[in-house]
Amino acid sequence: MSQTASIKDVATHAQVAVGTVSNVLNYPDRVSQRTKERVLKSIAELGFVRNDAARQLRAGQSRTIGLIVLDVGNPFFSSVARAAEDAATTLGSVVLVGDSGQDASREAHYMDLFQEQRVQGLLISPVGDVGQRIDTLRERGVPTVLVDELADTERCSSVSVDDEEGGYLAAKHLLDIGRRRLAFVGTPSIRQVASRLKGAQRAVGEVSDASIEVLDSEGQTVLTGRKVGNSLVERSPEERPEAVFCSNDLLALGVMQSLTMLRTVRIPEDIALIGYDDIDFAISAVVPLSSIRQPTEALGRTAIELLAEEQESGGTKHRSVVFTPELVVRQSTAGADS
Amino acid sequence: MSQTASIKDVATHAQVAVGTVSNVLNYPDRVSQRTKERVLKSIAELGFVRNDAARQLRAGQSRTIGLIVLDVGNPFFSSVARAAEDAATTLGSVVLVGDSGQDASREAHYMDLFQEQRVQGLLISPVGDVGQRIDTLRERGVPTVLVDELADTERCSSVSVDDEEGGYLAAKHLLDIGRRRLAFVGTPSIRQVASRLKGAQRAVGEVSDASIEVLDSEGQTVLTGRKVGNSLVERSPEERPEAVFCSNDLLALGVMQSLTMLRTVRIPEDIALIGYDDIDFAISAVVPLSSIRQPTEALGRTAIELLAEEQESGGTKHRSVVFTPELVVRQSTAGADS
DNA sequence: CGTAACAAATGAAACGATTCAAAGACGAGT
DNA sequence: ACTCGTCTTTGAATCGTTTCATTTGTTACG
Repeated sequence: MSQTASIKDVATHAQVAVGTVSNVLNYPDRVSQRTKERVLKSIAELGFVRNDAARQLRAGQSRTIGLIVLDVGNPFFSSVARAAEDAATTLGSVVLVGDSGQDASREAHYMDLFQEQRVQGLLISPVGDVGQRIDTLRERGVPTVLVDELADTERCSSVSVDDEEGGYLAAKHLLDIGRRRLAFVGTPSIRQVASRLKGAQRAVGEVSDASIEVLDSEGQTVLTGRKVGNSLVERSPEERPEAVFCSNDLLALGVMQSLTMLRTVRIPEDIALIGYDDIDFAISAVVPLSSIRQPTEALGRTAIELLAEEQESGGTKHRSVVFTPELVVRQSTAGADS
Repeated sequence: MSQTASIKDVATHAQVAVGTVSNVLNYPDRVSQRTKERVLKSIAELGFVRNDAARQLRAGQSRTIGLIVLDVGNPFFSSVARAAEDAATTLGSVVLVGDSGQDASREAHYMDLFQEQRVQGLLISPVGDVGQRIDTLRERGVPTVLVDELADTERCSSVSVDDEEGGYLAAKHLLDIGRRRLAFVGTPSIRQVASRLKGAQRAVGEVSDASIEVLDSEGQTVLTGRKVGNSLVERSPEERPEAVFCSNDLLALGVMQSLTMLRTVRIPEDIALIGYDDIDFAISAVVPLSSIRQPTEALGRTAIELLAEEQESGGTKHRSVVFTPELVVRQSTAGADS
């Protein structure tokens, strides 16, 4: 019995027709008690396990939902993913997670893969311009929900957080504690980051003598943050910004590592620092990190809900849910005047 | 064209036989240049995408590898997962990640699921006693590699890190900096944790006046760590341990949050603190956290390699690779005498 | 002109489940 | 005894690929 038994083997062993075995599995009420017992016994004896590929093939659809995120190592995304998985489980579906690593070709790779798998639907936090591909997917009956990015409602549903508002909140806060020369650290080529920057710039625009400098981090990890931090340390004190707003907490923690490593720059006295996402680790940073909190569980859960709505409507009705982020003040931006 | 085109549709459109289309896809050399072009053109025009379910069904096996981890939110596991994914990609396979959340029933759920998917193999960081099930899987031709847990080599392969040694290193270090009353925080019901504790106890046993107290954290997250930390803060100073060894960095960071929140306990002066895993965030903690580093990339990569070996040998040859952990000293255990 | 050798294309069978129209079993009612 | 209705069971058809034994087409050579 080194090979897996098929439904046919079970049927033979239990001396019934294959249809009956299938019924035991899918519509137990249709089968008489006696036969059911006999079939179940055979299933146990042969160690029969359904072949999902055959099931899917016949059904024409899988019970699988694809999720493509920018970086699973980022607690923001792993939290969203987890919430999505939980929500999917209650619907009897499974979530496959793909990590694009902010690389458009890896993103495309996973989209191809998920298409081959005939996923029920796709949740994606896009890197490149995926509008075209999403249209194609919709035509083929694969609904898509954008995650962490506002969608054109004509096209598909989305769950997102108001990034511009978040950026505004962060910069406003830095200005409120008296800082004027701000720096923004991030990769503005990513749309969320660009929006956060835009919001920050709006806040800066409201204060006459304030300015904001953009430092492209070329990445969104602790490591790339550290590089930016090093470049800040190398500057002469007059040239350093008074406050730094990082487009996510990983970057902020990296910057913080650099700044605190060399003892010359103090946080928040010399440079106030704020991140984005409010990951669990923000609070336990060297200097507890101020941040912009995003409702990750709600994002993941809602994404699945919207996908279900899409499926029910046959991909015709789209809805966009936008959450509002929240400022969390900690020591890294404790008022210089306080 | 709202429905997905099948290989048959392509064949009709290109005016060839289905077998030819299949050959274009799988054995391009067998097909003449002219037909190939015609078929490829049809594929593009119809937007044909292979149906993986049908492929698998025919092949009898998927190109999928299952990975079950204890907690994807834990950077240790997400790092291992990432390394495994990368290694699998070079072999043309995909990794499905399941999160057992240290729950045996969720673990069983994912094992069932992966079996239905007919995965090529299974990588698992087990919660419960899975020996039995692994035997069954092997009989059915699904090789298994234990991850982060030493396996009985008669049974299956494994990649792990010497947890007892790691525990010994951690406790030895605490003793070396002069601490005598130690506490261990973790959930000893998990085998890795139990081994780390055992190693720590061995180190303590080598010093006559040293002792170690075990605090069951009932979980391995930042949150549960914070609870334990609170209970420590409530103790009178004489009753508090002089050093705390947490079975992972998440717990340690949680403990650190509690201890530093209330300003009454200083790290490392009053309580020295060491974690385990050396996640990226350890270095950027309030007090940079000492830890035991595990080679996560090597774990993930080797797991895939061993799986490949198992497949080649038909599941007969097993091998266990054990890595050695490394002590990383940071400020949270900076010598009190220094 | 015949045929051997090789290349290219064909299409039926198989994978393992689900579905569904049809057949079978059984009892109740007349 | 016959019919009707209900409950169970049957087994062929189907999903979309891949495989492989055959057939068809082409070229080279005697």
